[in-house]
Amino acid sequence: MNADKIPDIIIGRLPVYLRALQRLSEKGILTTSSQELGEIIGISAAQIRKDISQFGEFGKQGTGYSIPFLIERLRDILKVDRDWEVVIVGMGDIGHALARYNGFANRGFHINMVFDNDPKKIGQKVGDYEILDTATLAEKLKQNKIKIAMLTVPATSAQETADQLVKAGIKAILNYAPISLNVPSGVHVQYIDPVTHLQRMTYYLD
Amino acid sequence: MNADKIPDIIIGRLPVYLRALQRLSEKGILTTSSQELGEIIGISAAQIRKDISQFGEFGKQGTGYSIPFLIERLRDILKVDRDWEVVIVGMGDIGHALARYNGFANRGFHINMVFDNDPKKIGQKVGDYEILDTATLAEKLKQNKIKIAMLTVPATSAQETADQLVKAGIKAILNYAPISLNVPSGVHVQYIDPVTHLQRMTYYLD
DNA sequence: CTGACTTGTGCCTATTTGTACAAAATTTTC
DNA sequence: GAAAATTTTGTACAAATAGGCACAAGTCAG
Repeated sequence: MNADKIPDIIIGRLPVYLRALQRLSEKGILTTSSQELGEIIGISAAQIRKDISQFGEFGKQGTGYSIPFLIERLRDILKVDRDWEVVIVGMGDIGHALARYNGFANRGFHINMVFDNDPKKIGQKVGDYEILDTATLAEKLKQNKIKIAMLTVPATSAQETADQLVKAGIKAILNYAPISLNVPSGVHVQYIDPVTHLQRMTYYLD
Repeated sequence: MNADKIPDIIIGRLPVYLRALQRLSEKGILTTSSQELGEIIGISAAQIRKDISQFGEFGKQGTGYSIPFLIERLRDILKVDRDWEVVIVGMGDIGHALARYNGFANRGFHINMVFDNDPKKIGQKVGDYEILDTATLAEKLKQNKIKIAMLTVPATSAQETADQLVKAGIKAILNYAPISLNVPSGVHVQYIDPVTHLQRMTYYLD
């Protein structure tokens, strides 16, 4: 157990562990070992043990880890033992796909509102959501104390929209626009750009 | 310059450099420095210089880097100085969004075919693409010598589909299914799971 | 010719990963 | 049912990897 600050690289692996454990759990499996988990997700057993042991002694020698217990602990550590309200800004194809994706609910997230600045889209329905005017972001976000946004606007307006989000109190942005965002410290950004991911693999192809 | 094997963590940053450089280039800017680039993307100037210098001496003291030249070198290094043919497997919402996304063309990728195994979808059109039967994957991929696939099927069939892709000669998979894939060495996988990315940020929220 | 910039890199520090083993729990053997 | 063999964790220690600092050397504007 370690009370120091946990490195971000370890935090980044925990959701992967959690995802694999939940899949095992759905199959009705109750126990696993660092070895087995490592083979599933392609990480060394020692690393998994070391990562988990940063937060406490959750395993049992000879037996391994109780899956329900470890899931509970990871959900607690990652703070996804609750539901986070999320907004989507930008109702293009990706925004639509995210609004209709049903994989958020049981993993700690709930889409609360969706926004766009196109007058032709505002007021239309996407699934259960009515598209709201981006101009009303600040007002609506502060009312609802929402901290997380998914940003699916075009690259050209991404920085500007990110600035609005920050001003409206957002502390975590999942950015789908293919551009690096400039945000104040204390605001977290994760990037999803399929091209960047693809380009990272072509280096290894011939 | 360094002839040794370049660490993957450096390769992973190059597409981010390239993306930022291309944005500067679009604004008509011809020259930049490690300092300026670092401020744009939030990485230390020293690290950018060191990363780039792994591949040669592309900068000039006092002046910095020529943006067009550095773009050309990075595109060459990452092998995106050509067009890669890509297939999409799984024509749900995300597959649709990717098929209609126009950000691939000018960054080195071209969607060649799209697949689904739902008889109701096979034969339908998505943009310019006719949805092909996943059962014909192996045949079609080998014919076209395609190496890259985007996997947008449900988690329950992702591993099975990945196995088919590998058997059909695919060497790089961009996996949108929320599950860790098991693939033979020599096959590269990148993961895009919005929930995993979100969970990585909630740890830091309160 | 001077001063302001900027690269590429040697060196040092910090971080991350791997190895290996004592200790504990479980399973097998007889 | 006791002893031996097996499994597995958590961690100390070592090795490897990554990142930051600082500066010589080159460039350029005035």
